[in-house]
Amino acid sequence: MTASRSLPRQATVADVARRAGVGKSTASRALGGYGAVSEEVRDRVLAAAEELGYRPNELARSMNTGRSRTIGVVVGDVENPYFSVALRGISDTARAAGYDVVLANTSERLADERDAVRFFLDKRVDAMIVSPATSYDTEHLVTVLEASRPLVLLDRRVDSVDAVGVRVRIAAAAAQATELLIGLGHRRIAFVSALTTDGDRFSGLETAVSSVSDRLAGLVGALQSNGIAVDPDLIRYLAVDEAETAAIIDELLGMADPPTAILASDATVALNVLIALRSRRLSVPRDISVIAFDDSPWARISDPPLTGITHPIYEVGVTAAKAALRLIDGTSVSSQEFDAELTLRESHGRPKGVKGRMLEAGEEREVVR
Amino acid sequence: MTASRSLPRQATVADVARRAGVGKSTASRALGGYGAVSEEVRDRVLAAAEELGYRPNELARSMNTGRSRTIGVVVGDVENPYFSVALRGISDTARAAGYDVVLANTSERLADERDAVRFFLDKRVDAMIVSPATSYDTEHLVTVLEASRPLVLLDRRVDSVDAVGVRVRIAAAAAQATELLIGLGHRRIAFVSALTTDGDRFSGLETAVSSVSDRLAGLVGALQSNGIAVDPDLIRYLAVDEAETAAIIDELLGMADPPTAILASDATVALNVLIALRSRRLSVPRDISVIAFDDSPWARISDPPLTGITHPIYEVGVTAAKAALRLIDGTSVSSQEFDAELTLRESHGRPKGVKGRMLEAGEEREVVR
DNA sequence: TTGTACGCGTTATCAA
DNA sequence: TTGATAACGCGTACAA
Repeated sequence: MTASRSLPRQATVADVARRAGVGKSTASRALGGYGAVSEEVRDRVLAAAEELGYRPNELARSMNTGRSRTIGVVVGDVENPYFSVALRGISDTARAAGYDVVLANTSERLADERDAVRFFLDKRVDAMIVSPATSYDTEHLVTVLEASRPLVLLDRRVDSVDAVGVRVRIAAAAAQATELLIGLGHRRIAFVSALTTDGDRFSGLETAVSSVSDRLAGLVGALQSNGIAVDPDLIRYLAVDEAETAAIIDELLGMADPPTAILASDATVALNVLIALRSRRLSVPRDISVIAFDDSPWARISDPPLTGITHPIYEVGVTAAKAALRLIDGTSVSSQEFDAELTLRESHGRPKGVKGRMLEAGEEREVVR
Repeated sequence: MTASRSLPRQATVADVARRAGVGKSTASRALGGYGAVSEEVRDRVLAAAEELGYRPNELARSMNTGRSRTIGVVVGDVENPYFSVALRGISDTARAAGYDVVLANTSERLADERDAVRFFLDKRVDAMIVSPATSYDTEHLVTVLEASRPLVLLDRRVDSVDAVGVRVRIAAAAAQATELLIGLGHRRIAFVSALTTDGDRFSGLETAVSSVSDRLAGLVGALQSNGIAVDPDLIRYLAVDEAETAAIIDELLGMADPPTAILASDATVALNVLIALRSRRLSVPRDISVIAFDDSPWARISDPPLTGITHPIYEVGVTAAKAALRLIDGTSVSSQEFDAELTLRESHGRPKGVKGRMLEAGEEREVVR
């Protein structure tokens, strides 16, 4: 029994053919179920395959079909529920079509993204779905297109690359959320994001990530159309973790004219914002309002329940995967956008010092529409 | 410019060799950096490769090395934070070692798990990390071992399969949580799980998933050592979503002798339990206590902050990936277990009607230790 | 309907 | 150090 090291070598088509007493290609056809094979021979081949425990070598198969039945997915971080839900949508859809999903986490680092894309290309994935860390540096994405491999952009736009995108129309909802706050009397509204790509520079309102830019555009648009000045100091990035977020909150609260409301770019940021506020003994929404530009299952049982924007992320994932699959099949596909909608809960209220009783949820809804 | 359809065909080693004026194998060595190649020839080859934009075809490479530099991961659901965090750990570790991660979601369905395992085997992944949906039906896992491919069991034990496992010692923490409740005066403690594998039958305290069995073992052990009877009706499965969980909660609350505390098997179940209790206007922990056998970022800002068991899941993922990588290298590896620890927050208290003031967190901790 | 022979792009063998 | 040649396991013209 020293055979453990001498692997019993997987049976190949040749083995099956020999055993069934037919030619290699005949066996291949019978197994693949594609050519023309007589009933009797087919049975014989299948039986032989069964006996030998034959399993096709997908690697070899891929090599001369040129198709690996694999879709590469490149995202910032699966740990982020936003991505993990989208990934689930992608994975479900891909698998239903017989495709595997290869995953790469970039931590939103361009270098990692480039490596991942290159590696996936080398591995001959049939298509790639990527949520680019930046819309500025996109040579590696062009590479994908040049290799004539389908590319689907997930959740984020990239201007210079002509690829299909699946996104959420977040700007309108962001504006709606801002209008809600303005209607309640807020004038100093902060925006906190985990964005790291731009470093700490504030370049107009254009950031490297379109989904963040869109949120900002909604916010700024609503402010401007209400004649409220946009204060760059209220727009904060780099809220990557609890400590950084807490520091940002401290800075905001320490301002001469501090914000009365905070818009969190995503659910994770919102969570860290709530933690920071709580540890500073601030009550939401009495002392300060918080709205997330993202929704999360826990938003319903947080203290207070969190008002936020609900994205159909699973659907976005499904649609991205479908787009990739269609592109693989050579069908043309156009970009697609989903609507996001504001879900009212209890984390928003009138700014401190502004008179008026707390509005009921029903009334608030009227204010918004 | 009708050349868009005539793909410029990726340059191959042969192309590079020709351009550099050397033999194919020499070029291959220079590119792979393994054989013996003269300084001058190497430079020439590398330059040629650069000019042609040569990229290795990993598929072809894999085919005769037999190694695909890919690790297959099979879990129930990436959408579940527990898995997505573990996956992140796996992914980070794998990528650092130059490996890709292929993902399969089984929705805890055995059939899907079998398919995934088979498919991964066919694709010649170098190792597999799987969190099996059931410990009863494990032929497909044996297949992996028989194909002499490294297999690492994630978070769950499987008795009949001799594979390396990376797990959390959850039983002790579960017992600790139960003791905490008993110490507070609880006698009727319910257990709610999302487990579906066993259907709705209650087979002793052994379930198909070891991580659930372990939780139950901790619970039951603590009950018994305190002379408290174990009521099978208090042990519930199939809390797969909000509706099912709500139905279970209704059943529990409708009992003649309803539970005064609920142990939720994981964070998602806990969330649904909290939602159900809230919509029934029950206050936690005044009306009923809730403890999760799992922790979550939102547990700190939920209403009330949720007492639960904290697992080092990211570490579990990292360790599982390291184990897989070592097994690939032929190094022997033994199973590993991590400790889980009870994190006290505010969702537990004395049962209704039991006298005594609310204990401070510090005091509770003393009760537990 | 069946079988032969070749190609996919790479690494491995082995003689020169 | 080098290069021709043989695998790897499969699909697929093409001929029989």
